[in-house]
Amino acid sequence: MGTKVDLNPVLEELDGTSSLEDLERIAIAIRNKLEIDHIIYHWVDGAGDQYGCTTYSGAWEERYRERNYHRIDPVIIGCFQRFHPVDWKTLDWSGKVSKAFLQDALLHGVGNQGYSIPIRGPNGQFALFTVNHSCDDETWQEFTKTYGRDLILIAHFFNRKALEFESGRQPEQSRMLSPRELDAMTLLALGYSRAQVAHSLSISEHTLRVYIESARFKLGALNTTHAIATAMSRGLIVV
Amino acid sequence: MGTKVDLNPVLEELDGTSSLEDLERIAIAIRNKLEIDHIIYHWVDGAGDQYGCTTYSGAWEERYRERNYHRIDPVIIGCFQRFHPVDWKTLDWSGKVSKAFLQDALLHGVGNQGYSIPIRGPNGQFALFTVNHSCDDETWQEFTKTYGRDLILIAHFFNRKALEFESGRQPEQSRMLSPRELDAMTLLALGYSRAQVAHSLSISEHTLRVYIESARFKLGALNTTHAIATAMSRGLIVV
DNA sequence: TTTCCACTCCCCAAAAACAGCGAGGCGGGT
DNA sequence: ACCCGCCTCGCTGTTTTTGGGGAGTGGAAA
Repeated sequence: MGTKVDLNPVLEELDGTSSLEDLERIAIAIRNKLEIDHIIYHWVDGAGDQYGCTTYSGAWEERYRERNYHRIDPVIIGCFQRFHPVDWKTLDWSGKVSKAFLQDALLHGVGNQGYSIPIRGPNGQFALFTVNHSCDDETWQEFTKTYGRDLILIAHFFNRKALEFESGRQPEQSRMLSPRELDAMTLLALGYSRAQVAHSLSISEHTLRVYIESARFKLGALNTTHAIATAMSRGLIVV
Repeated sequence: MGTKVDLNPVLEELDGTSSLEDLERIAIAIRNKLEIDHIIYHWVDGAGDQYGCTTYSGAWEERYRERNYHRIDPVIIGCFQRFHPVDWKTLDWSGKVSKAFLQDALLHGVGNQGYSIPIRGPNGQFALFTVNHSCDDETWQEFTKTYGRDLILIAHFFNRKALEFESGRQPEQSRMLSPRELDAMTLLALGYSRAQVAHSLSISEHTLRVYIESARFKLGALNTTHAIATAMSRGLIVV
């Protein structure tokens, strides 16, 4: 962690990577180059991790998944609402569960310092790229200041590759809702009742219902609320 | 556009910027440094542009807004579904409206070459950073290859600043839903009916209703769907 | 200690959503 | 020319959700 390491070769390599194993190998290479404890890229999802590549211990990974820590992890909660990279120190660690979680993490080999970069892709995809280390605050600040921009780029490339590799599982094309359907979804998400939406769009409520139904069908949603949630998480509508 | 220009000073300056005018000034500076025709950062929204800073002619900007081009612009449509930066050549310009739009753009001083970087922030925010020029394909490919990474970083910083400036409108405190309420919201967002949610949480449906009501109240939502949408856009629940 | 808040349960009538059946016009692409 | 998707409107009936009430526990904070 002394003088600044040139990470351009890593980016070159990342750019040409075409397999998941390569990605993990590169992650470890970066960790070693930067002389830090851990480096984590993981793709977050409501249900749990979809994909990730981490240098944490297997025990911690498993525990994290088992206990559904992604729902209370202050790093995820915090990053989800921000755009900038986030130093773990600036997060909200008050609260009983947060403290317990932190304790548990430290016990499982997670370093006390962390720097996480939120990354977002199409369809509401959300991922985190994190570097983690054990050291004092000053050293860490120096580190993040030095490598901040490189880390943004690395995060970007990691996510690019992850999306490439995982693109097979979502053949669902977005942008498949018609303009009227999008209007309907948007207004519903804003809290209007069907009658109000119909009035807003100057159409009959019956017509509106057709839109909602077809949108629900297209999105594979079970009910209106689900359709709204799906549309939002796919980034089709913005509220 | 000859030898590569060092853009680090620009990034430094961007980082310290604290006003909108600075941002526009920097945009022009970058354009001049790179010796290209145009540079555009704009924030896209369901309704229209919320904020932007461009070097296009005022006439084109106005025409774009007036005609609601953001709903048919192949650059926006295309970038919205991707993560990588996009060269305009790789977009789908077939289709009658697309061609007409392109014609119109060229007539208003837009260059034939473009390179757009999609950027996404919290709450479904979506922005585009674009560089535009008039030249042949080879020159352009050279340019994008040379400056690709710098452009990603610049795009990132532009968006960071834009979010900072525009953040005033959402000072709402989050994280005020109780665990049970979050559970309820999450399951509802996944499409379960109240009966199913109640069963999942092993509580009576009546109790569940209390949660939904109190969550709705806390979020200031008009109905359940609105509550889900609000909770999602605040990042309280992830689906 | 008292006061708050989260959690649990209950009733009821009205509104909304769901699920199914129709119809016709308009525009674009094969 | 045709088909397909989008937009618009109509009807009926069942199921679910909603928005008001009220009431009691336990734990945590003030």
